[in-house]
Amino acid sequence: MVELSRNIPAGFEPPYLQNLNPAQRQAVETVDGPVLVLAGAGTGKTRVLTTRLAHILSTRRAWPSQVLTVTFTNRAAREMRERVAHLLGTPTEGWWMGTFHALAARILRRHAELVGLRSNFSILDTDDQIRLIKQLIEADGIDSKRWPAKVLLGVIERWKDRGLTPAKLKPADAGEVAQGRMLQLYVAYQERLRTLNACDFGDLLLHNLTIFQEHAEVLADYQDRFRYILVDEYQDTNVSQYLWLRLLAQKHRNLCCVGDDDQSIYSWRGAEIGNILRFEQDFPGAAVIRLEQNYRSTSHILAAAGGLIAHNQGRLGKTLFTEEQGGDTVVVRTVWDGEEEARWVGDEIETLQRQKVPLNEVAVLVRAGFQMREFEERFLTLGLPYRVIGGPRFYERQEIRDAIAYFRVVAQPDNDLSFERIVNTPKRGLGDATIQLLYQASRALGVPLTEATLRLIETDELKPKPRGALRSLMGDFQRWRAMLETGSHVDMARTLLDESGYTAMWQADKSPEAAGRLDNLKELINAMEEFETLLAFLEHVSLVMENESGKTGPQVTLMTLHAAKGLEFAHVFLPGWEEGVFPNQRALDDGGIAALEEERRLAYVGLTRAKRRAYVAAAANRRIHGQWQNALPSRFIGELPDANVEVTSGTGFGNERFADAAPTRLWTAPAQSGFMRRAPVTIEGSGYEVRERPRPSRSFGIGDRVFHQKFGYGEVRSVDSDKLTIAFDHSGEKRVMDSFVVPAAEAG
DNA sequence: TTCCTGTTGGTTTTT
DNA sequence: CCAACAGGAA
Repeated sequence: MVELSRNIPAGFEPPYLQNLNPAQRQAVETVDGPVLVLAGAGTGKTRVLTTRLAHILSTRRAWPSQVLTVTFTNRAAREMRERVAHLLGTPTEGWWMGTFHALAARILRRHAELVGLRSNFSILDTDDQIRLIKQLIEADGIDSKRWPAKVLLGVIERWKDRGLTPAKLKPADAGEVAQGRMLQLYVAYQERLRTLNACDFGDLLLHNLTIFQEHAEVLADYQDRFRYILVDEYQDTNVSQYLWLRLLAQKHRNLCCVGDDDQSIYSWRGAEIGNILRFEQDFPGAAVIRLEQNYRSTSHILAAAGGLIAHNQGRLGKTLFTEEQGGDTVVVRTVWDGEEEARWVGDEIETLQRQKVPLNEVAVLVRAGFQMREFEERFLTLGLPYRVIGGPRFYERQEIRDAIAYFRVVAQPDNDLSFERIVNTPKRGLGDATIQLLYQASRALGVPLTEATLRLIETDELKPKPRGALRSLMGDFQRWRAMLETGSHVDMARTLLDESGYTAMWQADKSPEAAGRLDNLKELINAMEEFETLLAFLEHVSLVMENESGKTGPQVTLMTLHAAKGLEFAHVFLPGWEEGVFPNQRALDDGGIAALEEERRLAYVGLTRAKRRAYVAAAANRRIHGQWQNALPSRFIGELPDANVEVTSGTGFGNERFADAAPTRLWTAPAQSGFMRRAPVTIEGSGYEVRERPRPSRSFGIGDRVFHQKFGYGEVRSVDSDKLTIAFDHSGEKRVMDSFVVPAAEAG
């Protein structure tokens, strides 16, 4: 432990510096000026960050209040706090250490009025955002079929990720999106947020930028304050986060960013890998330090991952090494179909279990959620305990959001979105017509919905039934508010859920999840106890509340590759390494070579999660969207160096190394490969060309007798370009692709 | 207003 | 195949 007050005499080596390797040590001790630490997977980056912070503080270069430490996830922030507290033996409360969003929110609360908000503004969740956009789409007469709210919200979010306020955009920037009215929509959205005294996640950063740009004195204050800035996972920053850091670091220029360009996998969420690639240009004179000694994986795993990632062009370049030689080669297994894949994984895990490997050291990492079902089913039949990471987060669950919405209306009566959410939940016989009326009144009077409702129930505008329901609801809210004055917010919350009929609603629900929902509500109430006030709790919920499953017995972890970043397991299974699945065809279609490289980074992340063994699998056949498709092994399999893999084969697959096939071989799909349906993509310079599968030249007409592998004989009922509706003799009517059937005469 | 049925489309989601 | 949603009937 290090004492903050200790003066370190020259030549004295503080204990926290011992046990660092030379690169780590350099990263810790290069405190002044811009520093980029390129930290490969498993090279001790968190250790470097925490030690560096400890070093800055214990050498008295800055007070804790003068250091800004930024992470992406709450998990990382918490881990950092814990480790620093442990290292220094000091509590870290009040330090500027947290996620980009939490820190930006903290700053924004202090200066909210500068962007037209009050300091108690609320932070919208995705669901609120969608509902808000839907209202605007409807008001604007935009075709909501062609332009779904989710898509348009995505456009706004990407703009915000890039630091673009409406003022910085021209109508043409959105092209044809939303019938050319995208920018208008953005303006309306921001206006609406302001009247709601609310902002979304993107705004937390964006409003910070606006404040810094328009109020030099505010910016100067923070620039003075933050003598040292430490940033984790820099490869995942978006443009607005980059701008935020750059502004804050401008005065002291002591910005240290830690990251790994090879693990940048969130570009689709606005992360800008260019931030890390351009660091040296952005911050001239920057020191670049590479952490390349890996303490996690065996040499085979590292070499396999290294060989794979070497196929990427746009990278800064690192070569990981380990002192731990030997270990097992990466197992590549080709299997017949998804079921066999799950069976194989299950069997291997049982073997590990017999070898006394604890199950929480085992993970199955998939590219996409739909791949999980097969494994769950298999684990269930085997009785293998497992957990799925990445379902809806705790505060995203319907019942939690409903409850929170109730609390919000109590605490912030002008929160229209929350009010709208619960006004008819549980059902109170208030439909669209009534809600519309409330909105009309609210707009006409220029007051929030609750206020408008209060006034409307005194008139005859409403039919008696809705009027009575609303009157009683408003009375309830007044009573709950009064409770908050006199009693604890926890008691109020309990009473509210009870009296509103919300608990009763789920008790009456006979669906299997209802019981879990009631448990979640109890958990929510428990969580409230740790907060002094309802408002403090609400802030916690919107920014940091996490999915605590509670029970942590030894279980296999099942999750997406994205969710696995930053984690490690002794044994890692990587199923579904097939062209189309991984790399994902859709990503390739709309992202080209850049997307392919990101998919490859994802594969790299997957492999480097493994400490002892990595198992890759590819299935020749897979049922996707109910259709059987056959697939080729992922090109990533071919990119693993021969020396570090061992290919085995299950039933129905030859033992050949698909990897060795020429590119054309990889790309010449058997007649029925379904992965090639989308528009052709040419990946420049790679020699790869994805061709549309040649259509069978025959066409079918209504009344034709046909044969289908799976459904047997049938008669064509209708034709819709390449899709046929066929009345099968034994399977009923189905829609199938024309390429999956042959004329009945040719069958057999 | 609610409930049911047919249609549609289905990658990843740190905050 | 199956979940989400829109649009029509009770």
